[in-house]
Amino acid sequence: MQKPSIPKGTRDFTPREMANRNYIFNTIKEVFCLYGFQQIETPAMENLSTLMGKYGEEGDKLLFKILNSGDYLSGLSDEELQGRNSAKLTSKFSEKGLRYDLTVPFARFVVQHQNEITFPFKRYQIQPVWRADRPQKGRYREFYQCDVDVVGSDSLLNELELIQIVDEVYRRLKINVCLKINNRKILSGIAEIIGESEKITDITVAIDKMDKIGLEKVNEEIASKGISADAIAKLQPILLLSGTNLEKLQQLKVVLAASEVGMKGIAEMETIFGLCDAMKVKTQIELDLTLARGLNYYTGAIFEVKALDVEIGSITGGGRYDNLTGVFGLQGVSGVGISFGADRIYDVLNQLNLYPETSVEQTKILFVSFGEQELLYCLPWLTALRAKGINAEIYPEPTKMKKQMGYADNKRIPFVAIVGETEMNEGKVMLKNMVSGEQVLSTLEDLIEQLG
RNA sequence: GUGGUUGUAGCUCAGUUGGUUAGAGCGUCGGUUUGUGGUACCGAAAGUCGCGGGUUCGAGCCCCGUCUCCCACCCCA
Repeated sequence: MQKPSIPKGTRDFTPREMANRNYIFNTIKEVFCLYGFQQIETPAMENLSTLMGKYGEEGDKLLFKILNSGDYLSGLSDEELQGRNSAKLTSKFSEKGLRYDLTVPFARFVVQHQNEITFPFKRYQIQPVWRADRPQKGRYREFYQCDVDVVGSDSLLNELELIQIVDEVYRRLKINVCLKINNRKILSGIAEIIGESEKITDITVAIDKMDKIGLEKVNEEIASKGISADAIAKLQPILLLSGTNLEKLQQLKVVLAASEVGMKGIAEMETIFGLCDAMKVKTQIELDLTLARGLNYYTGAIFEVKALDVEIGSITGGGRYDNLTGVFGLQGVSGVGISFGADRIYDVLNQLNLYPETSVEQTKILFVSFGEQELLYCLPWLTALRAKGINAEIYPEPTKMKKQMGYADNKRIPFVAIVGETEMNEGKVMLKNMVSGEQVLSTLEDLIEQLG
């Protein structure tokens, strides 16, 4: 028989790995809750009409599409099949797809539930998303995103709080990070000043590659998109900005003086930097004009977080979108949000081995016994310990000690309660510390005190 | 979507110019030990050598195809 396997780009997680992953999810959740965000969930699959066209041309190709139930070819004529036009045929036999991110389904959710929602609406969502990408380092076809968004508020305090959340989450996870920040309005201003407003997407995609391919290649790429030499010349001082964040903004003010939208972006950034400063945000924050982010729905601040000690893509990203719900028919709702890439954070933590010694989920005590009588004797003890919130289990068969102790050892259970005739006669158990090897004849109260 | 790379036991890997019955370590299970795990010693189970075809008296090894893993590009978390 063929060995069973799982699809490309997906992973299984063992109990030990899940304990580590839950540590990440729990940490992120706790911080989200501290800031008043509430959890929602949406279905794994959405109608393709909801998903298509929201992620650009590339994004549409990366959507996993779900075949219609039943005879999905029944509605198709032979001519249509002969035409072999995949794009056209797909819409005929697939009307659902797996979600590509959490933001677009969230926008759909907001529009659909607009009359039940009190604005500003602060929600968080931790669920897997799927992309038909080719897997490689730090890239999976199924991965978890942890999204926090606020919709229905234009205030830049929301941007501040998201930055504080990033600050707090990575402080708790002990990952050193750099928060890169930019503003779509500044990018628009730049396009306006050099007279290529309609080419803004091409320009941002190109300058996003500054780090990777360097100034010269970026200029080549911009030129190849049909942008004039004159405009490229005007772009140069902007690509070469230097100094502190505020110094960069001062230089930009000179260049962008004639652009209303550009100046607005600069003002926003000044406010955000000022707030971060006042609130003593510790994470290193860097204004990075090469940060563009491919998603075209952003309209204001853009964020991206990179781990400093591990070579991996960005581990968190997000930004302000003024009209995400507009495509679903609800105008004038502004939102801002970020997404923590749980699977990349997991990879970072694995590489740096930053997990806490003990997991809250782990069993604290295992009861082992020598016979059927002893098994029954243990049951009330287990109930009592569990009532106190202590994770306790019993080895369900009175087999050899070696086997039972080995079980405790393998599960890294720190305490074992050994029960035989002697202990039963005294109404106690032999409590063994698996690390030190010490053992003490103990009462129930002793156990609760030791483990509680 | 483009290019490169990998595939032998549950895991990590050996395997001679093509030659009998494909090996090791770790892990698993059992025993040494019927009141004690993590150490030690002994033993066992476990492989269609990714899959399909070809060359050959003979293929884990050579050839073709295919799938897969990983990596880079594109794009992204």
